[in-house]
Amino acid sequence: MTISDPARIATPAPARWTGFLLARAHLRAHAMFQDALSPLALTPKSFGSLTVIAEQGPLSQAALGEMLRIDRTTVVAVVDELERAGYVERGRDSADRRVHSLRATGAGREALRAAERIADSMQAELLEDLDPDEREQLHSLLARIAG
Amino acid sequence: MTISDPARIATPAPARWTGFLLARAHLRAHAMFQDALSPLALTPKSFGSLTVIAEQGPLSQAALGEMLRIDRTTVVAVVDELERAGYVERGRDSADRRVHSLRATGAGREALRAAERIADSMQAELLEDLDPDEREQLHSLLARIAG
DNA sequence: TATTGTTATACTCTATAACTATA
DNA sequence: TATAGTTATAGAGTATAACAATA
Repeated sequence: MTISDPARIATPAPARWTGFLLARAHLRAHAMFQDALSPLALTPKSFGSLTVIAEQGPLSQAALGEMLRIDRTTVVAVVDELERAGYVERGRDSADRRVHSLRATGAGREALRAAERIADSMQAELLEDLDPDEREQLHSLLARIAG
Repeated sequence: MTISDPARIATPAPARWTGFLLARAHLRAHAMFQDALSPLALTPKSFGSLTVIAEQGPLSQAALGEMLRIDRTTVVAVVDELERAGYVERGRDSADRRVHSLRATGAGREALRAAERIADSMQAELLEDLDPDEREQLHSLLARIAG
């Protein structure tokens, strides 16, 4: 076997480290979701933001950022994007006029439903080798180390 | 409860989606490893590269890139970094003179041992809430969805 | 013609600093 | 003084295209 033999390429990466397994699984999931959601003008990040705004809105940009661990300057860009697509509106909070109170529009809720259907089928593909118990175990374990 | 009430901030992100859980867990693990390895002039990526080179070297840059799913132009930068630190050497493959055959130096193997000790304690912190069976389950499940 | 490695370049993502308007 | 949001800017990280050397 020479150095450049293709047989060596299949050898798995350092599987002892949780971090590498997480990086690989995340890389794959992210690429799948990004491709699948692009027709709706959504990225994984803006999809997550739209989900939170639709389910928990109205809420401030600061609250959104803390929930999704997104820096407030990045939140501005994400909300700009969602607003440009017509999925989210920036309102004013009557109690605190500094705050932009975010809420999903009708089109935003429609896009979200479509995105969820796509995401469900992506997730089915991602988890195709796992039975329902294993899927639940994976979610539970990930939630416990997510911090 | 007002829009900007801090109590809302603790609410978890869309936990139904594997991708979000993976993103969170990966974000945390990456930050922990990056901080912990920086005194050794290693990043998570160069640590992974050094691991592969030490365990499977000598090997070509192309093989390293395919194993770690790193683009070949990025491999150049990572190997530059490891070579500058004195951890890796670029040799020539006598059978194919296009190939750079990578191997770890003595200093590289020493740094790798030190990095592994640090990574082990980071991993213990990352997985502190999981018992040994659960840690093994998590690794097994992640490996099966990593693609 | 195809592949290995390299460089130059551009693009995405994210964070830092400085600002405004409000509190 | 502190916070919400904004802008400008800079820094990672990564990918694309074009090239030289070799197969």
